[in-house]
Amino acid sequence: DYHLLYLQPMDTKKSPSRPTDGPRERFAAFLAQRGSRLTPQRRRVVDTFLRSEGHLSAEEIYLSVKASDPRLGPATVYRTLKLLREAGLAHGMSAGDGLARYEPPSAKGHHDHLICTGCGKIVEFENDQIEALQQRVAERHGFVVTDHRMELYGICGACRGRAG
Amino acid sequence: DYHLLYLQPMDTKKSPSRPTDGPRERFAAFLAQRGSRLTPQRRRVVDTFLRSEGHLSAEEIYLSVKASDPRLGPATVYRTLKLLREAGLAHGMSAGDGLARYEPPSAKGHHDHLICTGCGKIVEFENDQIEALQQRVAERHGFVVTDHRMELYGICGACRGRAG
DNA sequence: TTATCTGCAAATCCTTTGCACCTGC
DNA sequence: GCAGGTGCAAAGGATTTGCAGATAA
Repeated sequence: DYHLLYLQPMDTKKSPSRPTDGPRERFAAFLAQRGSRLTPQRRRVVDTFLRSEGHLSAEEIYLSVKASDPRLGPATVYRTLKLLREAGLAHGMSAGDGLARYEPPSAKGHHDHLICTGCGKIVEFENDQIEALQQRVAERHGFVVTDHRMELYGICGACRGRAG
Repeated sequence: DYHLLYLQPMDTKKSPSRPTDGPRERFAAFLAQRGSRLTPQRRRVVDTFLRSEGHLSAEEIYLSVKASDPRLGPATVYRTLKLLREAGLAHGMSAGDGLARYEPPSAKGHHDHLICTGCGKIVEFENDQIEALQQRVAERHGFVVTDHRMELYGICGACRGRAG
């Protein structure tokens, strides 16, 4: 999801968003480049989002942000989330409820999810073998994969102990 | 997703939904068993759904059904889709738009999706190695997987030729 | 300065629900 | 017959949009 980033020339002068920059800098650069502004509201949404554990729905982000600034409305949150998606900084996921949920780019890199349908617990995992196989499958069908999503639904050990 | 089916005893007498039955019979049995009715409207929704190529959204199913019976409203379609899900006959998937989409149980068995973000084309694939790895990952985290969803987003060969 | 953003409220979209009238079993 | 279903219309919940006033660059 950050391919574009790594494709850009690595000159040291005037490189507004080198791979070593953090997500906040990347977002600032993204906004600047398209002539958009970094407002206090956007800063607040982005900070809340980046500080989160991930898996937050738009509404949860809104509620969290609203706590520190009651005047900030849902429209601004949704608009900022859209920008974050366009900037490649917010990654969509689904937890089985109907809500769109977002994850910040994690230091751990890409990962997928195990979701317990009993208690809602979400466990992150990564598996290079699966990723490699996905690439191979896509190639076989002539696709270049830019993104993917994988969610495994099941019952966690605790829930099985409790009920089954 | 048909686990329950295969777990039921295989006695020949009074087996209302043997694995050899088709989805229509399975749905009829499901309804009977819970004291629900098989109405003409439900039959129409189920037939439309089963005849589809899959990947239809609730609204698309509604529009399709409405064409043959203009009095049939969205409420009935949504209610029937819910029943189909409960019966294990409709499988949810996402194509990246915000819409819930459903697939009928395919003769080909379980599969996942490659989705072209250029033209919207959806290619189905199955890969036993990936499935096996998913099971292993889940076990490692103490989960028993009941379902999963995997979607690979990318650009298909045709779209690359056309634009990039 | 001025194009862009914000907050508000209204609008939209998809989905669910309440209810009076039907109908499969 | 009657529990359960249908259609309609209204309600719901999440997200988007129009617009007048505010503001980052």
